[in-house]
Amino acid sequence: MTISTPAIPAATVQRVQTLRETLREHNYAYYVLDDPRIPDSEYDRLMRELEQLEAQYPDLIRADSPTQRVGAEPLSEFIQVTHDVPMLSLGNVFNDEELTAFDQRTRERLAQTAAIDYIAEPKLDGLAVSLRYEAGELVRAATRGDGTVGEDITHNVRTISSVPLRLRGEHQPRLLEVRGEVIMPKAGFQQLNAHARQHQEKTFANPRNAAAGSLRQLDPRITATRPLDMYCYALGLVEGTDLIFTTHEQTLQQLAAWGLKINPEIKQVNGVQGCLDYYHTIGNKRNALAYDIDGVVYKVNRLAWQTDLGFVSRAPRWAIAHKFPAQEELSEILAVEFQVGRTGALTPVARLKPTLVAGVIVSNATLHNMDEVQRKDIRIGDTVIIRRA
DNA sequence: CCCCGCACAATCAGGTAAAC
DNA sequence: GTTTACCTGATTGTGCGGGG
Repeated sequence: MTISTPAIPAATVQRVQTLRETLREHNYAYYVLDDPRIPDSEYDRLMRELEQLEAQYPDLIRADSPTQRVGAEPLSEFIQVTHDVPMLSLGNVFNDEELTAFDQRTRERLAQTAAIDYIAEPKLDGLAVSLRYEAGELVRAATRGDGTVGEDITHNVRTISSVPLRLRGEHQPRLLEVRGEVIMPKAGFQQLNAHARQHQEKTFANPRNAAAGSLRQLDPRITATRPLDMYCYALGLVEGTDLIFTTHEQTLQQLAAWGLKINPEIKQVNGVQGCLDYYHTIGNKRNALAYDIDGVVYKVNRLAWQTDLGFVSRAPRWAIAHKFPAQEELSEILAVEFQVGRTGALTPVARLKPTLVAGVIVSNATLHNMDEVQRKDIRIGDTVIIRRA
């Protein structure tokens, strides 16, 4: 048997390689650094040239080529993946006192009387996603799921321009698992909904749900049209590197050096006062940010201390989310109905005048948590305050 | 010995997409 | 059109352990 392979001119191989490197650099500058270096038209021209060469010589196509972000065919189903390191959630605090108590507990456990350093970052309102790089190449992306088992959404995450298909820089590990948040910027969300309205299609309720829906598409060609972005904020697993990490700050800098997008608002702060200053600074900036956030997160900077503190249930003891106050709107009780649960339990539910609160239309509220005295005061037609984070 | 805070499991709400 | 599954976040009850 003979295998005939079309001869590929050495100059073409070289040109393809150069094009890929150039496109990767411009893609990185544009989407990760938000600092475009060339006009869009020039980028498009280089991309078209690469596409033509790859069409002419399919043997040259590689999965990490800049042309290969959208796969050819939709998936038939989502595959479940087990996370090597569980993806946890975070504890919450809602005011200065609770934050002070968290800091107190933390320092007591560490036997530290002096103020400790935290890394403070905006808490992005999106979906937690885990990326897996093997030998520098993106091989898998998965949703958080229940923290242990999530869904394989590699085909969709590959379409997010700020997610590198190949790592950059030195000291690349054999295996890297990195966590971050996929979000839809506010401007992109508005455009998407404006477009949907023009075509009499249904609109999304808020950017977070739009991002979640976009990542749950079986067809990556649809996801590719959605304005998604991803910021990385933590290391899940790293193997096969000579680097030693001692602080979270250092970890983030290394992730940035590998070409992953890190949120520019992330700062190191000292003690409770530093956390509170940061909280107020970000709170004032909130509307000006390109994306929705629902608070800030503080993480103990020293990794050895993180290890000492360990975990409780599904949350680390070395990090806490500081939530922004709930937003409030007025609504009206239209009716109260009984809901029959699976076990036969009856739950009273208030039907409310649909009201937009914090990006969600609330039309039902459970009354199971009210005592008898409170229930006696409920009347159809009552005006009520809906409070939502 | 009781109270309180904390950890933890379970359930629910609201939203989305896929499968039937 | 209905059902199912999934994501995130809030809220509940329960059990445990430390401090008064």
